[in-house]
Amino acid sequence: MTVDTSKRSDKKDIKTILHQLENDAVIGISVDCVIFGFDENELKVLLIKSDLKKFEGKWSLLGDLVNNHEDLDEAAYRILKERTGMDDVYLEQVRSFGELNRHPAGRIVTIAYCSLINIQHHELKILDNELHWHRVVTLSEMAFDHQKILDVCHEWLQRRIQEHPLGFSLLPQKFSLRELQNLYEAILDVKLDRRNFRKKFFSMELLEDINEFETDVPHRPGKLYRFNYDKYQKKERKKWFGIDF
Amino acid sequence: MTVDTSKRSDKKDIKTILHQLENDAVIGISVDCVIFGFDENELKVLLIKSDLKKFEGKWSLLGDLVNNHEDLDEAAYRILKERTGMDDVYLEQVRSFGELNRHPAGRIVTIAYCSLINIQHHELKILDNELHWHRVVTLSEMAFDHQKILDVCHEWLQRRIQEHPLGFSLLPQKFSLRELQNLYEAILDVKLDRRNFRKKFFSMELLEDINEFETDVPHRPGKLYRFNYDKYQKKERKKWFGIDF
DNA sequence: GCAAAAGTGTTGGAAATACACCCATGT
DNA sequence: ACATGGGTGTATTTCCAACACTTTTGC
Repeated sequence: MTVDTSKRSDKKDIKTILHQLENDAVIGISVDCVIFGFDENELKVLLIKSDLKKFEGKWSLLGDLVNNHEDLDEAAYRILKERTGMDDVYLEQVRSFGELNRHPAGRIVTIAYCSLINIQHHELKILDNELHWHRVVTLSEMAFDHQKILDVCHEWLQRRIQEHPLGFSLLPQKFSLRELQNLYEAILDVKLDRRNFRKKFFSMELLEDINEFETDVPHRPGKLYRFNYDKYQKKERKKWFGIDF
Repeated sequence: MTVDTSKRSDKKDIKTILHQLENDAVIGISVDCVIFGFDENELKVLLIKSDLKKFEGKWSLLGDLVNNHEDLDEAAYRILKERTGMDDVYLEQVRSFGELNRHPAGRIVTIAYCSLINIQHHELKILDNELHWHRVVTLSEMAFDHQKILDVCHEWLQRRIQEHPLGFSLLPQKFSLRELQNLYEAILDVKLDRRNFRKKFFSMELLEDINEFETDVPHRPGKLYRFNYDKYQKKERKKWFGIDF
């Protein structure tokens, strides 16, 4: 059980590494998916009720062990596919969590992935599961360290939607500016000025006016837009943002 | 070897998980440290020559397997301690890399940590090791997927020093504004206006003028400053940065 | 015609940028 | 005295924030 950890792994021969893997370094790896959706002007997350006695009645993220023949990303996509039936969704690794006693079955390090999907398009696939879209803001007391993971992913999302066009994955392909603003306001928990918000997005010139309008609204219908991913891809990224802390 | 992956891990009982861990999910976890330093106005990274035949002559990051009784962060700190003798350095997890064939000894997922240290203060400890500070810009062809890991960490650093006061960890406690600017220019690969750079940092009011001056410089000595971490800690973080992508 | 949200411009202040000269020190 | 980098101020521009009224539709 004792291993000479003063040696660099790179200096060990492969046999030594294998031996260590079988003894001192038996750790499971799981992936936990934080699947965000947006509905009724609120940020939602897809959860399941935990069955483990220890966490009875608590909510849990969607996770599974990573098999040794699959990539980490693959594992995340597999889980998403199993839950929502979709495989063309936004998915990104956020970070890993490896506290010693985070899992009752033993030492399991988990890698958190964040996924953004449009709830409307995926509703059918998850109806007969024991899955629930849960409001993010009113959540607490989850199973494992999942509350912590969710918090980290939520902060990650808040940061991320300001610098990358992720938000659109949470909306239908065609959306109104009001919907887009509601999304930002909900995720960031801020109030924004409508005119400045519009100005901002129009000046980016990444929204395509498709000359369609909302229907079935009890007021003047808003214009619908589509996000132009191609144009966005072609923009060059700046590496200088300005020092500010 | 076949496992019913359609079941959620949360729905499996603990015995099933353990069984799976012993068979289908045997994956090693390692930590790789990207240890950055700053010297001669250049960003450096601490590397070792790989001994594995497969990677003969190539450079490798400092990594080791994570033992099952240690936290991920602990493992990273252990490696740092072993290499540099320091344990009060800046260290942060960046992300994990889990491609199937990234390691010749089998399936090993690695978690990359970024560390920033002041080369001068740590020089003695690493003299008699087979370690080398290597310029980041001229590096290529590393062992494993370490080039990729380094690239990701470098980008992470570029982003990070603009929004958090990490950079100071790369400098002596007392530094001149010129040194600070050189640091930013080297890491970001940009040219900055000296006056505006000063204005920026002075307006943050986080630099303490300690009324000392450079010595042994062949020109007018510059004032030395210290970064005031306490004051920084007390500042409240903003969550709204402005949409821009 | 009324309720409800869509759509639209201007202005003032703050911050970022661009830019050039004198100063202190070592040799 | 001279070479080297330290130190400083101002004018311009750009970006962000604040703010109110008219328009269109459904009921």
